[in-house]
Amino acid sequence: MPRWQPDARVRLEEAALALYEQRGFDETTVEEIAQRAGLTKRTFFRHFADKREVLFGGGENLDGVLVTAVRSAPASDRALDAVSLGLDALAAIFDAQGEPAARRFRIVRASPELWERQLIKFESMAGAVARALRARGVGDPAAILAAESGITVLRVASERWIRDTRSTHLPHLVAEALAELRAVASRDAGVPAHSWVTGSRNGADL
Amino acid sequence: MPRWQPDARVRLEEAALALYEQRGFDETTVEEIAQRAGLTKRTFFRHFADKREVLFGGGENLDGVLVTAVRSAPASDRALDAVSLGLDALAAIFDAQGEPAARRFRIVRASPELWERQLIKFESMAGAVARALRARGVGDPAAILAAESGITVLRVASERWIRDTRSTHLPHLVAEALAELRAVASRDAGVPAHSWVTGSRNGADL
DNA sequence: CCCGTGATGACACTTGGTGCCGTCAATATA
DNA sequence: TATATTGACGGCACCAAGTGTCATCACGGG
Repeated sequence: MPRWQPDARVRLEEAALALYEQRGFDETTVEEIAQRAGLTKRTFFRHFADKREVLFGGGENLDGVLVTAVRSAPASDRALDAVSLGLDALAAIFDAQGEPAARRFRIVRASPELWERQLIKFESMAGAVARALRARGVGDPAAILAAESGITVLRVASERWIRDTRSTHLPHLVAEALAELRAVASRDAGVPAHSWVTGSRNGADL
Repeated sequence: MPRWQPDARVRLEEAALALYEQRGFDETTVEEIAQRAGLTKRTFFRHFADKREVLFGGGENLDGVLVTAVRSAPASDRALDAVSLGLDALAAIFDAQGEPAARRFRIVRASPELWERQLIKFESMAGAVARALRARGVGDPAAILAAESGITVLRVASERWIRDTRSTHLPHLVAEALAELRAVASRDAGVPAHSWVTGSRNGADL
């Protein structure tokens, strides 16, 4: 007969998710989470570095998904095109998870502390993408800007997605946001195609 | 004869800055900061909401600077042009402060916890800019994307700036980064001006 | 049958942060 | 001049997030 029930980690995750959703992150004690999972505070901190991390255990290798997608992009793709492939891959994963992913995202958005953690995660993703771009020969300011912009696109799209996961789909929202970004950043968007030559280019991309 | 020395807040800020720089944020105790300032822990928390906030008291109204600059942009300016004016205003302020501003920024970058706080601040700036853009009639995905991209530009430029505040100037770095962003985001950059019509425009900006 | 190993509990301890009350100079008011 | 009020601080108790350390005990291998 086992001394303890198995899946302690999963039980802790479920307990935390439920409590954070019910009473909010701040109003929930680690003691309560552990108790609900039939464990102790000390055991909680053996499985998760801190109170927030219990919500971020799932997306361990999101950076990896992005990086492989960027790496496998055709060489003819320019920086933002390669990033776009990474975003598609990630968006497909979240979209497949459906409501659970959106639910977690909503909880995170509801608490400033959790949102801080999420911003750090985005930051790490952008860093990974930037490194992947540099490996493709993209210059340094361009690589960071393309990576950060891509993550911004993902964030904006996600924000819309969690408002309605049924009738909208994340990959589509991502594509839309990316098009919007291109329109915003190009000087001649909205007018009949000026065919400007920017002149001040310093050719650091691709 | 005054019961306490004046400028308690300033003394706390200076003590914190020095200690964070010397021994790092995590290895510094609020108790130590207070002691160095000739005060108590309790008094520290009367002046600052938490241990991090002591470094962010200076930049109270940066959002305001951005917003007024965006608001005063000529009506003919498109979204990112208006944002660019805001970035110029902010960059000028930081550049005028010189080394002290860069020093604070370096301390913040050295500690994950402080960096989290900084990301939240960036987030709030982007939100303020987005609202200002909407007030100019910019549509919603475009407003957020232009605002976030602008803040990204500021971040990238700042990152370079703090590596050498003497020979480089922040406004110039900001302008450079913004040009780079436009190049990265436009499809036809790098090639002789294709004069593409994007077709999938949904005209939500300006 | 014994022996490590690994997951857990138990407990003390540090630190960030808050509530509450007392203290006392400065200022206002009678 | 006498008294009330205010405001900034100290002191203390307290809670919650983490951490270090040791004991416990089922399990698997020899």
